[in-house]
Amino acid sequence: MNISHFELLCEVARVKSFSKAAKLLHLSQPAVSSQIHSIEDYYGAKLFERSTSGVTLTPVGEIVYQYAKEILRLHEKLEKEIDDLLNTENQKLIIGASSTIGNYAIPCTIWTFKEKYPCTQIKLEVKNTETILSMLANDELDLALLEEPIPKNDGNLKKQPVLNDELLVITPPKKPWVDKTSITLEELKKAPLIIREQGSGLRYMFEKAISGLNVKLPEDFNVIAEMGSTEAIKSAVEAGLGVSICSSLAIKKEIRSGTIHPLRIENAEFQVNYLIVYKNDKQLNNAAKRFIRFLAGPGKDPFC
Amino acid sequence: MNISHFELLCEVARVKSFSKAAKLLHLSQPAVSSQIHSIEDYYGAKLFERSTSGVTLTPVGEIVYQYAKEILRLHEKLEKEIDDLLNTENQKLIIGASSTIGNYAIPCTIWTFKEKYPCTQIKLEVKNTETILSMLANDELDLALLEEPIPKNDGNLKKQPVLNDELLVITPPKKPWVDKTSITLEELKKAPLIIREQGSGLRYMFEKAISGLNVKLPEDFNVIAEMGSTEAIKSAVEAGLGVSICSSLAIKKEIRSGTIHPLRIENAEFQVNYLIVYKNDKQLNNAAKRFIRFLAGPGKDPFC
DNA sequence: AACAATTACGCACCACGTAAGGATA
DNA sequence: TATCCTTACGTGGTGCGTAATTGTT
Repeated sequence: MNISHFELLCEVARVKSFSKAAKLLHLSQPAVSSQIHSIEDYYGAKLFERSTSGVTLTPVGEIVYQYAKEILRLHEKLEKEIDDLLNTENQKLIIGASSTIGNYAIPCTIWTFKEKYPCTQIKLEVKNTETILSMLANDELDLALLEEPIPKNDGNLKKQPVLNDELLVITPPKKPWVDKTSITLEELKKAPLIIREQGSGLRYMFEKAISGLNVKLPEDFNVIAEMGSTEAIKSAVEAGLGVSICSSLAIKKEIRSGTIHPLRIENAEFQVNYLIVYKNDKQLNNAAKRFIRFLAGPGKDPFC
Repeated sequence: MNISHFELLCEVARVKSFSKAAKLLHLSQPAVSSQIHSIEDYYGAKLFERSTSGVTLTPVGEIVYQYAKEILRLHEKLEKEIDDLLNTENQKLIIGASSTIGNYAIPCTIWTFKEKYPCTQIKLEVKNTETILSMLANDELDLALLEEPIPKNDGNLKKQPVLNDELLVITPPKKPWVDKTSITLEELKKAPLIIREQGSGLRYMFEKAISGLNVKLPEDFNVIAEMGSTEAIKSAVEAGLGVSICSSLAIKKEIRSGTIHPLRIENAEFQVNYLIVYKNDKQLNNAAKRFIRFLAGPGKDPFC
């Protein structure tokens, strides 16, 4: 039994479903199933009653759940106490992030993290993916937050999924877009398209995604502009100049206020997997390790 | 971090030595060293100050130690609560043991175990190794306690070391033995020797040990009797009829009272490794799992 | 020299993901 | 059929023991 077993158990008990817990913990569903089985095996008792609509704790499971929460609480307290005792060198953390995650997801994460570990000093660098990768290689960063796939990954990088998001086509809230909820790839190829610059993770991801469909950027599209920032692109789309592609994370506010109209691409999965990435051989300091556990671990979504 | 990490850490902190903790936990010393290193890595802080005369806790280590003890205490309480809730089927345990361990080590162990887990119903079968093995094969036993090496082990048995002891030559407390503290193999070959019957684990072990020295039983020895019980042999030796071989466990009392004189064999290591053995494919019940952890795990020696 | 911890290395096991399988509404 | 959990299987990472090394008294 280890701490992450307890975390997994608590997460499953909380959401009453193996598959939901798997998503939240960035694990496959069979992995969760197998973990729970081995916990049950360890204690020699069934902990969850399985049904078609999820799982519920058995009486024994309830006991284990209560203790697991208590043990986790203790352990968290332990880590905080260690935190207070460590020298400040261990508390500095430089994180790099690509635009989308750096601008729209991480700021709030850092805030939540600092609430939990107030001693940590975090510096955030938001650049495009290529730049972040070279900074990581030069040890200018402890950790990076990037999107999959990672270009030119020579195997010296360790990665861990932390967040799943969806790539959407963003359009002005007017005809012909505003009546649709989705768009075909053919329609998109003809639409006035604004894209990010070379070296941007979003662009790389989009290129990768469409290359599987035998379509190429920029030649197969009607590219009307190339811009170096998501905010610039959003402004252009809001102004009705064209359409673009971005992560749903980046347009939460605009969707709510109705200034941007999002569309799904038909018959295609444009999932974005955000990863926390670090050098395989690098000795991570305490703050970095904790930050990784904070993001990849359980609990309510650390992104906002 | 898992429960056994905490156990290991507490054991090391308690005895202030990697090597001593390794012995107590039935692990190699490098294994303990590596575990401690990974715990230190996990918390991002050095927990032990190493010196030539063992190790001491650092301030951070002291904190982790305190929490580890608390977590272990909680976890033990959890297991006890589960224990109370389980049905009685899970609480029955049939243990088989070969003579030495069955007669001299286990009775006290069972007593200690039942103090901790009063619901458990334990039945103990003491037979010779061969018989115990066949009972295990026929599912007449949950667990067996035997000495290494195990004859005819077809790989279907899982084993775990639980106790190390030393094989001694036992002699009457009179001339020519009483002045010596050790004996050569040549002297032993000429001495009037009493041995256990075929099928006895002790005999098998002794045969294995001397076969490495190109000596065979019974032809190379002066065997004057073969007996089916250690007690009978001890009585014979006490009566001055001859010498024999047995585990130091079995003659603690006699050494103390001076009725038997033990000798080491020169230039030879006669270590006995006692193992807990069970069928690889068998689903162990709760009591069995707990008993294994109780014996193999940390804490003060469960044998008396 | 003796003792304690570390490093190196090979092996076995375990946790994971992918893919296929069963059960239930 | 859709959803959820389980089973099967191949793979990579980790923990282990053995043996050699370092370091201190």
